[in-house]
Amino acid sequence: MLTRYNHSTRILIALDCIVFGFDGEELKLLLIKRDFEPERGKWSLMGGFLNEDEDLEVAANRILYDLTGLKDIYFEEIKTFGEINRDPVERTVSVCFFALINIHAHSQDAAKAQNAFWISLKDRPDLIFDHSNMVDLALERLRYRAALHPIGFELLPEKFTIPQLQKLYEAIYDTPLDRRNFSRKILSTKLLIDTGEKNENSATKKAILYKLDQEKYQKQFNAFHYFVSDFKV
Amino acid sequence: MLTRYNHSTRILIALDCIVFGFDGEELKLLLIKRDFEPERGKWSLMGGFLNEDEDLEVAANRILYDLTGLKDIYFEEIKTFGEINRDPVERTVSVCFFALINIHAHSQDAAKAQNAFWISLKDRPDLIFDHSNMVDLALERLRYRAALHPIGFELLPEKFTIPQLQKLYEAIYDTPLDRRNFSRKILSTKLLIDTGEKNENSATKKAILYKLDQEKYQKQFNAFHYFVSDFKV
DNA sequence: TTAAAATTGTGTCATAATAACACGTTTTGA
DNA sequence: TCAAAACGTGTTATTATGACACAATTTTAA
Repeated sequence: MLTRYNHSTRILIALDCIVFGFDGEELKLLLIKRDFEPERGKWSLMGGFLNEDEDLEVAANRILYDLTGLKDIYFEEIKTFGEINRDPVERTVSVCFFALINIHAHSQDAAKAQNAFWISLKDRPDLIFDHSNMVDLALERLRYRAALHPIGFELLPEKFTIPQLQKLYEAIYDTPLDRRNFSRKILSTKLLIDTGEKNENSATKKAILYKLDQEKYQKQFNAFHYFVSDFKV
Repeated sequence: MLTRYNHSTRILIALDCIVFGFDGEELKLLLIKRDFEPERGKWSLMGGFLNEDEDLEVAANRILYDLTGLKDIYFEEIKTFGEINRDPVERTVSVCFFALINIHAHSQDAAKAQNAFWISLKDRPDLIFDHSNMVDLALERLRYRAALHPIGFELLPEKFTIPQLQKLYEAIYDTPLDRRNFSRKILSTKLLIDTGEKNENSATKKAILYKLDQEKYQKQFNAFHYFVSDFKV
C-alpha cells in the first residue's frame, strides 16, 4: 500500500482574497499596507498560506476572520493562480476568491492589526505580484454574478432603501440606471420586505427602508436576474 | 532577503478534469478505468500532478493533450478542492476543471493509452475520492455557462444542423425544447453561417448544415443567452 | 406510382418583459 | 411659503417569449 505519492513536487498553497465594500457612493477594496516581508511598504491583498491540517474552505474563513472579525462572510472562489514565477520568493499557487461585506459591520481592531484600509476602486494602487490581475478578475466576476444573483445585498446594511440599492448597482456597473425601471424590477422579485420605517438620514423625502426576505433569498438565488446590458464585460 | 517562506507546508497539487462529449443523443464523460495505484480497477477522472517547472494552465493543457491528443481544447476551471482527507494517500489539493470536445475528433490511441472510455452521464459509475462531487459540480457549471455563452458548439463537429444543436441543449438540460422557438432563438443570434450543404445522413428531410461564425463567436461570447427556466439548478 | 410517416423550415398570435418617459408627493431650508 | 431635491408610482411603445399550425422534403412501403 502506498503512503505517499512519489516523483511529485509539493508546492506552497496560498489564499488571496479581494474584499469588496460599499460606502453608499463607491465600491471599495480592503487592502493591506504591508508592514512585513516580502514587499514591505507596498500594497497587497489579504492572504495567507494553507496549513497542513486545514481544509481549504476553512483557511479562507480563517483569513477573512483575521481581517474582519466576521464569520460566515459571503465569498466565492474565482480562480487558482499558478504561474511559475508569480511569487518571486518561492513557487506558490494561490487560490483567489472575493468576499462581500457590509463596510460598517467589521472589526476596526482586526483591520488595524492587519494594517488594512478601504480604498476606492478608482484610486487603487499597484499591488504586489499578480494581485492587480486578481482584482481585475474579481471585479469582472462580481459584475457577472451580481447580474444573475442577488448577492449585492451582502454589501448593504440589514435595512436599506431602494435608492441605496440602485447606487450600489450603479457603482458595480459604473453606469447610471433609470430610477423608475430599477425600482419596478427590484420590487418584482418580491425579495424585499417593507420594514415600515424610513431613512431618517435623508435631507429630502425619506425613502422606505426595506430588508431582505431571507427565505426567498435562498430559494430565488438562482432565479434572480438583473442584466445590465449583457454584463458590460 | 528571503529566498523561501518559512513555517509553511508544501502540499501536492493535482489537476482533475471532467471531459464532456456529445454523441448526438446523450452527454458523455471521458473516464479512466484505472490500471494503476491507488484504487486500481476503479473509475476516476483524468488527472495529474502539477510539476515544479510548469504553469498551472500549461499543466491542464498537458493533461488534456495526454488524454485526447488535442491542443487548444476549450476548458474552464471550476473549483479547487482542498479538504484535508480528500485523497487518502496523501494531502493533495486538486484544481478541477471541465473541458468540452468533439467526441469524434480526439485520438483513439491517446484514449487507449490512458484506458479512457466514453460513459453516458446517466450510466456513470461511482468514482474514486471526491471525483463524483467534481462531476456534479461540472454538470451544474456546464448548465450555467451554456445558458449564457455559446460554448455548446465546442461539443459539436464543425458543421452541424439546428436539430442537432437542439438535441445537445436537450441533453445538457435534460428537458424537451420547442423546435420552432429554439430555431428562432438560435438564428436570431446570427452566430450561424449557412454552409449551403445539407445533412445527407438523414432518413427524412435533410437539415441545413451550419457552421459557427468564429468572429462573432468571439465578440458575442458574453452577449449570448439561452435561458432554460433559470438554469434549472 | 403514390400515399403515409418522419422530419425540417417558417409563420402567427397572445402575453410578458423592457426601455423610455411624466407626474405628483415629501421634506428641508432659504 | 415656496423653491429645490429626492422619492414613489404610472403610462406607453417596443421587443422578447411561449404556445401552437401548416407546408415542404425525403424515404419507404403499399
